[in-house]
Amino acid sequence: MVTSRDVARVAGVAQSTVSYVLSGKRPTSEETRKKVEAAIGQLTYHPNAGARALASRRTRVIGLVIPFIRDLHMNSIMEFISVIATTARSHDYDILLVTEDEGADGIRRVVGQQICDGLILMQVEGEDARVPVVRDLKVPVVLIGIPQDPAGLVCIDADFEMAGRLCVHELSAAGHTRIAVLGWPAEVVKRPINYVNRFLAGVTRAARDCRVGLLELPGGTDRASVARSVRQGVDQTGPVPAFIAPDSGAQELVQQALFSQGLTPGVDVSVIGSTLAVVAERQLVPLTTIDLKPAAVSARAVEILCGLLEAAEYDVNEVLELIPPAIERRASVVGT
Amino acid sequence: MVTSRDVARVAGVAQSTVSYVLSGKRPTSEETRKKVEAAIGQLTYHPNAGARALASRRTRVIGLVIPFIRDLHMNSIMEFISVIATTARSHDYDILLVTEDEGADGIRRVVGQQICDGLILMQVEGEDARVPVVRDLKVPVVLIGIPQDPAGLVCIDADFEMAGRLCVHELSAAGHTRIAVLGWPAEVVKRPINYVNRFLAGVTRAARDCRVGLLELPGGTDRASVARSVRQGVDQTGPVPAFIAPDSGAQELVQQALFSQGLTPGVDVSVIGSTLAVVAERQLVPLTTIDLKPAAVSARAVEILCGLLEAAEYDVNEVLELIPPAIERRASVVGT
DNA sequence: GCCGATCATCGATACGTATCGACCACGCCG
DNA sequence: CGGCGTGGTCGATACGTATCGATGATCGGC
Repeated sequence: MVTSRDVARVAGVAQSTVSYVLSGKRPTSEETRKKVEAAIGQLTYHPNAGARALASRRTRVIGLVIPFIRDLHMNSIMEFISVIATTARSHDYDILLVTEDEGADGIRRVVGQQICDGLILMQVEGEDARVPVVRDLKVPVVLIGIPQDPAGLVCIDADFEMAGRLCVHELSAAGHTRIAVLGWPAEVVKRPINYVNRFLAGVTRAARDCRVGLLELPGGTDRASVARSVRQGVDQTGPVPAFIAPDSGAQELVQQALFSQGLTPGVDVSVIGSTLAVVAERQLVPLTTIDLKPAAVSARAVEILCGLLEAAEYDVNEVLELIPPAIERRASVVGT
Repeated sequence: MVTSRDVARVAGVAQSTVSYVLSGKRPTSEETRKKVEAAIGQLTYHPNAGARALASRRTRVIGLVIPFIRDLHMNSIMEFISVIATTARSHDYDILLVTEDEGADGIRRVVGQQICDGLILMQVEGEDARVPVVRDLKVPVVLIGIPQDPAGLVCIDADFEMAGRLCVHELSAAGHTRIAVLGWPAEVVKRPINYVNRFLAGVTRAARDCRVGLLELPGGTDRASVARSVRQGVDQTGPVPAFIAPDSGAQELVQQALFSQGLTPGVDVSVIGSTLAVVAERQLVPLTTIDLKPAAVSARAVEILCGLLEAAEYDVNEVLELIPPAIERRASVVGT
């Protein structure tokens, strides 16, 4: 194994000089720097992470607490993870996975053992068991998602309220005056997942502003219940029905239900959904969606955490940052 | 910060004794052990990972090299990652993510810096740029997937050859004598992804054994090309057509194409696919599938790697282990 | 031509754990 | 009863890096 002492010997300097060349925490002559860099290249030296962590009390590792696998949202989860890992690397941090099935102990463990310098929590819900644990942790933590009580926490999420407004404005602009909102399945609504309420609040507010009528319908994951809600929506929203169906798991089912009623999105019915672009484009009719910008949210979470980590003292200022979504117009909305 | 020295002081023993109680590498009296454990609990001591790694030259971390996001296989990727992380934890290892966009350097970096003790490579393809890099690494590496030349490597994968045979046997047993095989999209076939060839080899061999005719058709990711191949298959495989459609990305498209031809899987056409159970059950007709057991494959990869890590000397015996898949009968196969 | 200041470098030490050799107190066997 | 092995513990040291204080060299100002 090659150590900084070996590098120092080859370069003809002291070990501490090698360290200063690498960190730049003290001025170094051009000449010395070149000799050291040459030696590093020649020996293919890699600083030992354990020793570095021990001496500097920094690991340059971020713990990422990933949620259980519960449904088929998993493709978007993978996008989150991937972007987080890449962004972290661009700040010279690595990502350590912390699975939620270890529960609170897992979080306490990685922080206690000082395996990582900070944490990112994915998919934080309204009442999240992890929140009380991280609240009085002595390392910086960034939450993706907004818990019921975000006091003193650093949170980031998509702006679901704005997403709701965008949907209504788009349909209103297309001439619709009565809109059916196909909610989330009951098991999602029951756990207080904040974003559901925020989305609906945005929808409601925009509906009032635009003088548009709303019809809230229950969502579901199975064909039958989606079909039932769709039928109800078609009956009650006028000659050219309009749907907002934000649950990314139900996109196919909604379109199938409409087709079996003899309706074609973009022709005699309007639909706005929310899912990844690749999924939206694969639908029978390419779906107009709200892009919640998961990549931007995850990248920003990493940026914020890295900022806190570099700051000499992480004064835990409360942060609540919302990333504005954008509408992606495809072919599923029709003007009336 | 609480150190083992603090624990020792509280327990009234030497620091080394604390270490031995924790590792069990030397015998300890019942009494001492209790005192130490009490002190650990009282102080909530967590051994410092960096110091541990430095002294023991082991990090108890496994590097997981995850592939690019290229298609919508991502839900299965997430399943892999999740199972790998959980299984690793059950062996007291943590998982560090290594994204492939760092390329070969990323692998060399984590090994060089001794951030991890070993590696798992996901989604290894026939000609994989990572394989030459890991081949002469001095740490144990387990590949998920089989490269073109697996000599000297430790590989594990689903038994795609057997999967192919299972498909043919099932359809043959149902009375089909001519079977259409809907392949993978051209871009998948072009990169030599071994499992494609292995699957087709299994299909071919079983077809010969069962005296069944085969019709190989091009796959695709878009509606049009899938529809074209399906139409061709329907025309050329007899009164009750039979399809094998292993590409998990095309399951919906195949069913939709059949429906639009007026055919219902399980009634007047047979289809066998391969995808996650949750996806199979969501189809219009619940799909009979080959379960490639991704969870078993990933768990086994971790087990093997942990075995190599615990072994005093990792003599790099070549390993090639295939996990047998299973058929999951649902409703998409009809007897003739 | 001498003195303080600045720059570049060196030597020494600390970080917290694992592990080796040494040590003591037993008990067992001859 | 003496010596030998063994179970249980301690003290000391090594692991590789970061960082502090000290040292020597160089330079400008008077």
